[in-house]
Amino acid sequence: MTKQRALILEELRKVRTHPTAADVYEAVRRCMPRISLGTVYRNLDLLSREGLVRRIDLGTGKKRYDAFVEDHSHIRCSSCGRVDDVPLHRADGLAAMYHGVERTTGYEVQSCEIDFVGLCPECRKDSAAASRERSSRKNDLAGPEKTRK
Amino acid sequence: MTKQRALILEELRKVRTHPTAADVYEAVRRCMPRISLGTVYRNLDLLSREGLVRRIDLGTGKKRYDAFVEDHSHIRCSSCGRVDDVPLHRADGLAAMYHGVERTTGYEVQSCEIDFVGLCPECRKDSAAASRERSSRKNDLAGPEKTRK
DNA sequence: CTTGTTTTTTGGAATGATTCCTATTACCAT
DNA sequence: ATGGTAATAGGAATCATTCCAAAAAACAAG
Repeated sequence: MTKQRALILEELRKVRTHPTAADVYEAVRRCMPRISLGTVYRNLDLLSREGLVRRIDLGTGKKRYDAFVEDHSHIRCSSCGRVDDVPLHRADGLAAMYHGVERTTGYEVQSCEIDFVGLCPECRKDSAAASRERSSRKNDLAGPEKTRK
Repeated sequence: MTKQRALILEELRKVRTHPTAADVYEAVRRCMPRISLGTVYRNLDLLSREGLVRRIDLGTGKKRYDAFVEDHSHIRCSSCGRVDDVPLHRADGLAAMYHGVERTTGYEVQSCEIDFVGLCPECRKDSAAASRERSSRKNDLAGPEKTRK
């Protein structure tokens, strides 16, 4: 946990506005003017892989970051772009979720997207085979699709 | 509905692989070698604004397109990047959804993200005011946050 | 406190999906 | 045909994000 990383996390914990990497860079620069944007990106990435920070991608071209990692969802205003939290009631059906969101946030909900991530049947086989091999020989497989954004 | 647009839609309707814009470009090029990538982008955008095509952004750096617009969700393999459809049961709670997805797709579900889009309280006021004005004078307001990806 | 070793940061360049721009082409009604 | 409108082609520009090489910091051991 370097000074830079600690400061990034601290600044992120101060706000609930879901800042972009550039926003975080601006904020952190006020205390540490020589920090580089690359460092901000690298540490946000690192922190999110450690689970200390949540990375949010709502398809608006910039990723946003959130230091509040409890179970909640987000709603984005289609007009001004603002992003707010919405509590998640895991037992509710979608219709109930809609109403819950409108009641707690005051938004008028226009749409909702549910995306899953997991291991496809083939990759399950591969990873099972790989772990079987690992326990005897020494081996490894190619990583996931390279991503960028 | 130009020839190019029709062909793009036709090719998209042939597959259920959720191709990227570049994939669509490749496919369409086989029938129409002089089509430009810009045209593909513009028409995919147009078709998705008309609701004939669904634009899917799963945060992997490239948008994907889907000509099947019935109500369904998507699951992405975290290892190979493949994207599959999952039927959506709107009445189910999240736990039931997880099980339903695993049963129908054979994936091992790792996570699920629910994102809402709507109008925030301020913009609701603004748009109400704007439509009130529109009905008397002649006027208009700034559009949504400019997005890119 | 030096020396060497490893990790992190900087600063800037590179990447790549997407958008923008302009001249050209296709379409259509007269 | 002709003029006007809308769409396309081709390529340049944009911009969030990633990558890289060199410098700096952190750390360990003598």
